[in-house]
Amino acid sequence: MAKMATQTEGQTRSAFPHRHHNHQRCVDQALGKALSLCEERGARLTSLRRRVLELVWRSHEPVGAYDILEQLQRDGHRAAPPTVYRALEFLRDQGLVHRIESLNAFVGCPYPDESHVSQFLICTACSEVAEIDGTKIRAAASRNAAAAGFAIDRLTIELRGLCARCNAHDQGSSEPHDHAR
Amino acid sequence: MAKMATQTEGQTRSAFPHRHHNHQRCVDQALGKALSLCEERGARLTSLRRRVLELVWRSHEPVGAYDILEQLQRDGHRAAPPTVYRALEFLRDQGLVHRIESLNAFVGCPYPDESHVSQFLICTACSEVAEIDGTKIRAAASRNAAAAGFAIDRLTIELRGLCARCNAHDQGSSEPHDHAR
DNA sequence: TCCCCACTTGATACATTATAACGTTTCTTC
DNA sequence: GAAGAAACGTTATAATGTATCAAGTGGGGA
Ligand SMILES: [Zn+2]
Ligand SMILES: [Zn+2]
Ligand SMILES: [Zn+2]
Ligand SMILES: [Zn+2]
Repeated sequence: MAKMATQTEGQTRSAFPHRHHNHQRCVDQALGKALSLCEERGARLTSLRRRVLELVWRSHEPVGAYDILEQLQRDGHRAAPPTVYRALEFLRDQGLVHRIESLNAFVGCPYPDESHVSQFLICTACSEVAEIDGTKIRAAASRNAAAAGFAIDRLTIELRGLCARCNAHDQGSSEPHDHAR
Repeated sequence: MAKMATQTEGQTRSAFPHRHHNHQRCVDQALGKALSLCEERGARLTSLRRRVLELVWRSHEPVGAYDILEQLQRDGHRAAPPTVYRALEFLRDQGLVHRIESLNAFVGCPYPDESHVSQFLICTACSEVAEIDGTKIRAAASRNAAAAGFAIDRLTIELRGLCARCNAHDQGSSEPHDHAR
């Protein structure tokens, strides 16, 4: 199992991206990886699917299917719920997008080209989600599950709490901080 | 943090209950604990809430809010969605019921009187769910999260796969097994 | 070239899950 | 018993997700 990258070229990657990071770079990188992965696999990254992937990557906050739908419609696209859900299904199958179960929402995967175990950190203050490596958790889960004779297919690991930034603000003052939307 | 019990009086407790276990005992025990806990806390376990708890405990499969609603209505109760959701909110606040995020469904907690970290094993063949102790997972999760400066509030740990029983059946033959509904 | 076939998308309708808002009843406390 | 809080009933609506069938698209192969 490949180890998840902790850097992207020139830009240090902590779990949560910097507040003023160059997000266009995140988007470009995600689309670039998607393109080459789909090519490699013979999967058809159509313009619609590509557009949905872009919309999922508009930020590091999970996005609802109906938000995506609304954006598509603003683009002038004749879209209905199945349009979005089908595109999301494709993207999930390709490992380009994850679903956050506890939010009924979707987020882009920064590591689609690496086999990995997802662990999501969900900040309840700023709504951003970071995906980190959950290999150790999988090991612990496997031990527990094996003791019960349970054969694991898939894991859902989602943590709610405060990201470092929001946590610092909360302790420093009771003022609301502005990076929340 | 208390260690989760692995036995109930006279009845060995593996993660998944035995196929022909005395489920009435599960129900009685759950209701008994609920009663004493609520008493102790000054929380009002009204007849409606108690009835909803019973319905959640009808089996070891997670139950949807609208299934509960339907049952209440069959009982002759004038109920609407908020009736059920409010009761479930109370029961969750008291730790008597958990929500399985990946299923949008609810399951009774066997350990409401013990502080614990829930890890759910969800069998995709028979739909039963077992709750086991996730303390070790919490430790792994905490280490990961701490490295990111993330302050954990709550964990969601849900595993999909096959319980020991269903796994054995799958390997022994390709016949469908009858404990699935 | 043209047809066939698989895949993708459009379009309509519907199913499932959850909450907002407001009035009424019930319980507790004084 | 009156006042206030909590629980519940009731109606309406929001939010999320699917089933179904028709129409478009794009490559191989006759
Ligand atoms: Zn970014
Ligand atoms: Zn934050
Ligand atoms: Zn039982
Ligand atoms: Zn099973």
